Amino acid sequence: MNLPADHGPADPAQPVPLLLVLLGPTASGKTSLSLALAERFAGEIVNCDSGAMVREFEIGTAKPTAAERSRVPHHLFDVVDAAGYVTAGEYARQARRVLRDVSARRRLPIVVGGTGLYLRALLDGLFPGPERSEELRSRLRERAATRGSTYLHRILIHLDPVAAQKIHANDLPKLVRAIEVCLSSREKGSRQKMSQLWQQQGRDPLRGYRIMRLGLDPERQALYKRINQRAREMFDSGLLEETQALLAKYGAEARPLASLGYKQAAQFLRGELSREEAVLAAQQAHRNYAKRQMTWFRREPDVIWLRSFGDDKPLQRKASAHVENFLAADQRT
RNA sequence: GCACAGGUGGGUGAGUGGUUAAAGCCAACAGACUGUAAAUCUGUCCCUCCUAGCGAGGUACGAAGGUUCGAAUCCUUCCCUGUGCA
Repeated sequence: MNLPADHGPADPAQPVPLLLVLLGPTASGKTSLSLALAERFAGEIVNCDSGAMVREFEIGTAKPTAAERSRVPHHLFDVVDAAGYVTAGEYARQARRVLRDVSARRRLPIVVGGTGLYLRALLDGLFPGPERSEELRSRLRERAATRGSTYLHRILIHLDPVAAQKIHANDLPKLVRAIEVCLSSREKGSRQKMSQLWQQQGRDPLRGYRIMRLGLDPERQALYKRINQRAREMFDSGLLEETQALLAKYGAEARPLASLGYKQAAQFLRGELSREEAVLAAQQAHRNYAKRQMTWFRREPDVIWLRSFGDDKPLQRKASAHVENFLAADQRT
């Protein structure tokens, strides 16, 4: 906090603003490390976690607490309600806006999160594809429900054989999106295919920032253990009550209620699982999720990996040292 | 102690004489991912070897024997587990 936050705004005369990205699987301690770094380097935290964007979902999303949020500015938490949703494109737009603001204030933006797709949308950008079309989607889903997803795959083979080869016949959401892209561009007469969009390099990357990525990668077994503890604590500290209230307010169909922890809590409330079974299932779901996150992040370029938890003090010192180098390198420019 | 029901790969659970190294599901591990992503999907999954294949060999369905050209599957004994009766 005493450092002169000399990583200025997007002014041609000024050095390029810096962006710190902190990624890692669930329960790896991102919140803790992000707070430490934000306090030390005059930073502001920009959420990159789909679940944490939803209002009223507190316990199960492991958002930073009110106390933690009062220590340093936090952005993009609690921006939609359970009835709404945030697409990757929408996230990227909002996050970029926040980034500019933070940089303009000469503070260090720290993007923190575990949603790989959102991060990619923010940093690399999405191709200029059409937005989702609700009625087309529900029509396609209906077809898939009666005739199987293979039916959609056959449609895609006609529309875009290259894409059809890359998307598995069982992967309903991706088939739907690909068909959506092909059809809606056809309506506009452009006849753009999904596979052509894939080929476009660079898409719409975030420009004007020097980016440093820090990744948390604690030892797998230790991570799983921590996930188990945390999932159980969620149940012990009110997840069931929270879920019940959300269920009453938004109904069972609200998408976030199908997410990690909430899904299992709802199953218990409906009597489908015992409480203990629900806890175990939630733990399992979190572990599986963490693994998928790591699969995604391993592909992320130029990550400085730190092999421990974010609340680990030695790790925090190491992370700080990296950030210091990063800032210093910038001043030399 | 008697009577039933069982003992299958990390788990669950099919299979009841032969194309069975043994379905399916789960876990584990690896991978993909371009607009609801905390979603969705894919691959591997007994061991060893290689020319890496719908390849070769070796182990394997509680244990030991037996029947059979051939057994996870049939018979015998034994050891465990659950339930019922004592």
